[in-house]
Amino acid sequence: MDSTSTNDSSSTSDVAAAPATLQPPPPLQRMGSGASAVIDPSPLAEPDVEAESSRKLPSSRYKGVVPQPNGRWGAQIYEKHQRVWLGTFNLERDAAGAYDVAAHRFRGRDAATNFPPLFSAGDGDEAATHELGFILSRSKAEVVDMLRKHTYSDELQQWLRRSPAAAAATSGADQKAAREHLFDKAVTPSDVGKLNRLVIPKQHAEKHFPLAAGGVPGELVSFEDGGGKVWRFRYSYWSSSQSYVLTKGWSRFVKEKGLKAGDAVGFYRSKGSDRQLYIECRKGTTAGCGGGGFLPLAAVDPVKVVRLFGVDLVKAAVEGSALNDNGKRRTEGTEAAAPAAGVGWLKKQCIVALAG
DNA sequence: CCATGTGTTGAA
DNA sequence: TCAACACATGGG
Repeated sequence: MDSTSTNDSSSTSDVAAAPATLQPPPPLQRMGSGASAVIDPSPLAEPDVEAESSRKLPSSRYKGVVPQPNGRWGAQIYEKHQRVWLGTFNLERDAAGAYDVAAHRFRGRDAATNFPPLFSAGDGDEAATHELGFILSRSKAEVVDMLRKHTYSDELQQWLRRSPAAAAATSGADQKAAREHLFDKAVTPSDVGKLNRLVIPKQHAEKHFPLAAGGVPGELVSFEDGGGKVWRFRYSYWSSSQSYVLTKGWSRFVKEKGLKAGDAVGFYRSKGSDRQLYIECRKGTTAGCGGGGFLPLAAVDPVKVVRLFGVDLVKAAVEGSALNDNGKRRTEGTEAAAPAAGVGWLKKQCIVALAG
């Protein structure tokens, strides 16, 4: 695949974007702009210093995207004075999309991105908010790994399939009525220590978590976190200390969430008939919880269309699943002419380069 | 050999 | 923070 020859086949994962209707892609500039530019000289005009294999690499118009010597594109994001490499991509916009994903994971929903408003896609596009939920449900390292391996869109789809509730949970502030807040507790050093237990203030325990009347030794209680993950804790009463505690399973939660003394855990319960319990943690001031911050929960609703920065992933997945076994992975935005734009742009660049 | 991704620097 | 640029280097 010498630089340009890569027509269709390749197609790495894409995080493409082609919000043809909504957000017009960043304006191209290159030679089109000024028009006044003397470009397009006759054949014998001065030779364009940048032949195809020239030195000067074309800089990307996308944030976080850098050209690679081989004509491909790299994506990177900076954090704490250090670069985090997000991988290389055939298509410039794939790299741009990768950056966007990382930006959301590293800097939150308000991060400046290349393509979409993603989150704010209120009504029509809940898929975008679902995607944000997915991103936040993974650690930075996991997100980076998925991007580098070009498995992001696959993982996203899988996640959306098994966690529709979680996905819906990220819908936004419109349905917080779906659950009621029970109480919060600032965890103590011992709550996050090696004791593997969380003491639940008696007052709240007796009000919201009455132990089974029968006096079952220790019942297992399920809680769902902001990422849609279900946690089962053993809930019991320790007569020795006359306290209610969550034991088995608790240390795992502490570890995964990176919970530290002083952080708070909040408990909620669905207002619906399911009375599902929820748990989420909140950091004092530092980064968010390992499993994503707190997310308002909403009613479960089926995921019909899954779009990733403008590309219909579900459809793409179905159409591309056939060739998902060999080396190549991911699919291209088959259907619409979404990819056309990007590819066309790429070709144009090559043509321009060769023309000189 | 070559694509990748790091070292590094200057600009913003 | 960010990207341009050089190039070490490790996988094939």
